[in-house]
Amino acid sequence: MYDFVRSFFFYGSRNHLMSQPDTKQRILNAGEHLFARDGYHPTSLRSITTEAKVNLAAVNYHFGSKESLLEAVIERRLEPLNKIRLGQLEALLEKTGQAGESPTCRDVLRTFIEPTLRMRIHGSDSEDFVALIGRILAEPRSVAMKIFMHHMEPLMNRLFYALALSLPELSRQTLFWRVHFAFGSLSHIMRYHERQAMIPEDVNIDMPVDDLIELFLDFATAGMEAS
Amino acid sequence: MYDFVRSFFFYGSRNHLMSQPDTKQRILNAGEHLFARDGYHPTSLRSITTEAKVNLAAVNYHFGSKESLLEAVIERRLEPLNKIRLGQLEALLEKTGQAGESPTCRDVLRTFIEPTLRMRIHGSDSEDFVALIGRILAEPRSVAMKIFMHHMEPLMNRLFYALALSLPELSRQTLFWRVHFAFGSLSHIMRYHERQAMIPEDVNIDMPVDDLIELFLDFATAGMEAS
DNA sequence: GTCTATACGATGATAGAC
DNA sequence: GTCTATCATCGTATAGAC
Repeated sequence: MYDFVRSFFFYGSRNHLMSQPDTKQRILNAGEHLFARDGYHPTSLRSITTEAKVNLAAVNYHFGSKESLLEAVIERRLEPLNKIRLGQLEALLEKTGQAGESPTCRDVLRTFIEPTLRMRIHGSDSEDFVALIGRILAEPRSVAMKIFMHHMEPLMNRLFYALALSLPELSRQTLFWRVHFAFGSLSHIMRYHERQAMIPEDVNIDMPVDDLIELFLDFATAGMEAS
Repeated sequence: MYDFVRSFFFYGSRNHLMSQPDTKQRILNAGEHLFARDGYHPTSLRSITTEAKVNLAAVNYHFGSKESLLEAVIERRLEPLNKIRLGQLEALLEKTGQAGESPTCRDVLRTFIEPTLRMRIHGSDSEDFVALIGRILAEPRSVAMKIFMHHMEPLMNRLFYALALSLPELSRQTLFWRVHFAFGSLSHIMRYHERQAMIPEDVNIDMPVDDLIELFLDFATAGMEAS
């Protein structure tokens, strides 16, 4: 009887088109969550498949390997995010270019930072992703880093170009290092969005994301523009 | 013959005092090197004991566990470093206090940053340690982080106090966040001291440490003092 | 094509005999 | 101190059910 009901709903005429439609997404979600929380290496495929409520072999079937799963987790959100960041940057360059002006450093940084930190809003789908990228940025020579940089290169080149426009008096060398410093800060706050050691009790770590963005832009812009 | 010579030098009258005098140090050095290069989790005890040319069980014998080895690796260099940093900070506070002045933000930051980055000099003993700490700072909720923060707390409190003195117009909240940003930058450059992706070829990554310190202080001070 | 159960070989950290 | 045994857990591979 139960088998009949099950068959009716899940093995009906549309079965060949829809079987277990969300298995891949469930694995991606669990992987994103656990990689972000515990790091790539300490996370086992078994913990991922348990959380996703799928069979252990499903990861290998759908993604090929643990490493390829990580790649898929990164790509799923990084591609759309970079589209947004690049779109805002090009729009800024277009607008200021038509007016015969250079963009301000703050506006250039904003096109990168604002879409990134907005993903971090508590309870959103992409909350974990931000922490994961923060971790990846802190692992030199890792596979994750290679995957990430591969997707970032076009945007980074364009960002560097725009920053050079906004800060024409800086040498290429100095500009590079300051971008490096600013990215260090950003990756740091991408990771630390919950209370932990080093954060005094009277400091509001759950600051509204809009306030945090301005606070960070104050710091980063001043650092970039230092004489 | 060789055995006799060996016995004479290594198994002589002082043997009961000096047996295998450098086993612990060799393990500490190998652990520091591999933890810094590959990260804590991907590094196996076998790879450490192989590099140190000691038996696999020696780690457990001398340190108790892999985790306790990490703790020993951290403590060996962090304690002397913090002594230096705290000493310089107290000297600065003493000097400015006697003159009835507040220390400058740049001078306060310098007491922290300069001894840290000087450890990073290529070829020095403590080169790996800096990269290791950079990695640890990027792992929220890790054991390593707990160990590290335990040793940092007194110095951090004092540093925060000195920074508040140097920037009296900032709210506690803003000051905290800016310190957070600056530490993010610092941990980032602690990790990245070799050429890798994201670094253009015409940028000199092997900048003399004195220049890097000033470059970083320019950025961090401007960011901290932003209006 | 999708999913499950199970097995494999490698490697992890540790404990106990010597 | 060393050597070896042990046992858990890892990522991956495969055979077969649906």
